[in-house]
Amino acid sequence: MKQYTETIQSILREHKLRKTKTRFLLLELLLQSGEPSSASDILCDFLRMRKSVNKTTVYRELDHLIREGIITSLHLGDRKQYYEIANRSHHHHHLICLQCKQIEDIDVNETKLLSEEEKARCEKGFVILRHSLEFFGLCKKCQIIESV
Amino acid sequence: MKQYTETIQSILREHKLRKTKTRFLLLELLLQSGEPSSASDILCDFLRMRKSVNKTTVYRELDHLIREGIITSLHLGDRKQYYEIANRSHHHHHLICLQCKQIEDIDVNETKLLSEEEKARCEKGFVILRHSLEFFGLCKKCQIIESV
DNA sequence: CTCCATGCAAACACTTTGCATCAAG
DNA sequence: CTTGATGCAAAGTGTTTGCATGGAG
Repeated sequence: MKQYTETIQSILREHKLRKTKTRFLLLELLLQSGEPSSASDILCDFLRMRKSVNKTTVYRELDHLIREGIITSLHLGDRKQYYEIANRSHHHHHLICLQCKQIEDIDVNETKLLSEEEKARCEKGFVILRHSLEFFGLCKKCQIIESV
Repeated sequence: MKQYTETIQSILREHKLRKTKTRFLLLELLLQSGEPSSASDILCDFLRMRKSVNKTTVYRELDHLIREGIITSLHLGDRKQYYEIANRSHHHHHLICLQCKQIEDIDVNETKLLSEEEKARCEKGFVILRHSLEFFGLCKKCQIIESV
């Protein structure tokens, strides 16, 4: 986990942000986590790490990091918001297992989507700023369980 | 609004559902509405129509209609669930204006998405059951307001 | 008469706000 | 010292549950 210290410090420097406990832990967690985390995931992780961080502070900090463009939020079909490190160079989508809730990233060739966005602009006058594309299904493990 | 009576009755017949006030009003509303409605949209509409329908009943009925496959629910990036009449023959997606929250339907050529789903199956072992694709941006009207 | 549908109050899950206090730079 | 960060309690929003009653077929 400690391998992210450098990265975090450069992010903080770049964005002229104070180095606070919550901010540091939050970035560490999101950098380290392979999949998008919800606020409750994050809170649980902190609890597990015996780090006392207040719920309100976490929400406020997540908000802050979004406004800075350091992280992005997404919705995965349940009631929660999920957060992940924004990676401007690499926009990806997700596979969500409806059974075990596991999330995997997937790269999608976006040319088709871009042409759809162009179509929306021409036909409907909409300018598209972003899109969300998520796939729901069953992961390998849960397919086996289902078929038993 | 009354032009949907026939349609609703055939739906109820087909699914062997009792004809109740809430069910009828709900279907009427969703058939008539051009865009997906949230529970609060629906509740407001009923209020405006001076129809007293209980919140709990609406949620329960929406749930019921989903289980029957008559409507589907979707998420549009806020905390709410949205509902629309299920149209098995015609799967479509949405354009959402980030400013005025207006929602428009858009037809997307799905071949590209199907091949992505196939890729997910091969590479990740995921079987995709459904996907969600929504576009967020600014409608014609809000672009003008923004640029002022 | 039998289920399913309904209304109401309360609970629940997730998120936000107000306010007083604290700590980074 | 100044501004932004924090903790706590409470409120807000969307949804669900339990339970007693009502109404369609």
